[in-house]
Amino acid sequence: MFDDSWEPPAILLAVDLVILTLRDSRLHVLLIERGIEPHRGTLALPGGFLRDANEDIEDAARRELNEEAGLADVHLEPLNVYGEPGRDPRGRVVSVAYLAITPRLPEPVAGTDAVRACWTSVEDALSSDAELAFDHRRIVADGVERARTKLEHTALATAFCGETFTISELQQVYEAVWGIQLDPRNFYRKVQGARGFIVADGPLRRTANGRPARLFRAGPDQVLYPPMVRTAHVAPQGPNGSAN
Amino acid sequence: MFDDSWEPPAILLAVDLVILTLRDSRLHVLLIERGIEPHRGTLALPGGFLRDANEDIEDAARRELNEEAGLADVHLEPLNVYGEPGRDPRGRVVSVAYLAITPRLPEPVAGTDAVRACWTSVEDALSSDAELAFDHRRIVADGVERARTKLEHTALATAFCGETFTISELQQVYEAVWGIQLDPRNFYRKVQGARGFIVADGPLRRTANGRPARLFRAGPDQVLYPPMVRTAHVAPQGPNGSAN
DNA sequence: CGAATAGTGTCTCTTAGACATTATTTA
DNA sequence: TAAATAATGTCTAAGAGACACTATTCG
Repeated sequence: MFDDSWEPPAILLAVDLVILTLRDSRLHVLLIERGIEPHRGTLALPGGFLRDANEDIEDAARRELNEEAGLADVHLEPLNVYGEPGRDPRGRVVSVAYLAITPRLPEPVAGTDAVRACWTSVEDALSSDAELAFDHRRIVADGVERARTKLEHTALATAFCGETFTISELQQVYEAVWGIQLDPRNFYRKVQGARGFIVADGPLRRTANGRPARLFRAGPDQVLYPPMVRTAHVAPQGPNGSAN
Repeated sequence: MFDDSWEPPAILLAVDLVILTLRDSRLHVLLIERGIEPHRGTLALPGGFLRDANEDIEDAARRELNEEAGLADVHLEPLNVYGEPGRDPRGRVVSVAYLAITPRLPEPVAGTDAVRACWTSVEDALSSDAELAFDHRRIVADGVERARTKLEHTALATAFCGETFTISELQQVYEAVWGIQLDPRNFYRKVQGARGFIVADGPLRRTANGRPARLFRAGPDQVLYPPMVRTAHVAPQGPNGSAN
């Protein structure tokens, strides 16, 4: 059964990054225009090969995050492995995808390596019109789905916000990622009831009009109890059905 | 920034399998005694390298499952990637771990490749006494944790059972994996309330005494609604506290 | 019949969701 | 003051957990 001369095949290992953020109350993913073959000129996820055989995989992900998107210190977690034979014409490439979550950034970041980096709404990126390199559409879809479910059971939502945030800002995160409307009053109760999720930090007046909102920061706990269950709450109806 | 002569490093790709089953109402994992270096003689997960550069990763997992454990047609799902430099002395080995769930098997399976294959209770495998090769203890722990949470939201529990099963058998799955006792009457209600989870199949009388139980088989849906939430139900107290 | 297990019904308390109300700011 | 947003309170219906009860088998 064994051939003594047999040796395991060599593989190329890549990392790909699904970097999500919120822009204009909608979920966006960072895409770059590829500067080299294959798929030169088409949109793709930031990523690349391991630099050397001793580089840690997550370190490589952070390095690419920095090189191609100029980002550091973001929430990063393993998403999945994509290794189907034939997914990359350069040979047998196995890619480890990571999910990265960042707060809203001031301007579209300019990568150093990639030709062009741009935030694309997840809706657009997943629409059948958009062309994405390799199997990156699938990876984006998996990343979004992961974010959706993690929002229910973990404090991931705070990773979309800055250091401090108001409760309605946090609500916007949930609404954008889940794609549904939530009742602000019930959201308030729920979010406060989840122990260790958020802690108060001092008031602020930000908006032009209206009562100023309290500021919070991420609490100590990552797993939420009770969880933020995503049931079929419908948008609260205004008295005038015509608006919006 | 780029060196034109640079080439991405080659790595070795392996698969490892966390195969879980139920024996004597306890969760067990399949371990093999390694027949070759490194870690010759110590316990490890079944697994191995990709056979060639064109083999699909999940196919490789199924092949190893068959070669080392004599199993086919089991529930299989990707668990995680383990690629820390130095985890394998043979070089840079990145391992894709899969989680496999099987019904109770008649006898301890004998592998063709491995020296010896044996079912080990998860409790024993994770105890600090047991020595596991590489980072396999961590992988086992991750697999068990995955099974625990998937039991809540998916129909995974039926994969531990045979083609048909009684509701109390299904309850034993939940009790073993979660490590808690459940109230049979509430379990009944819940499991029946989860749409598409199980469907009736015809009666049976199996046990020596007691009313015969209805038989069920796995239903059409994989995601459970409502989910089987795992809260802190305590074991039902008999009227006589001394028993058991 | 009694023992043992299967299955159903009922009660209570918690909580999710709907929605009214009060509070605090700017213009 | 009006407009706007923040925060709290109340009601109701659904669901979780506790547990009594009925049903069906074997000996």
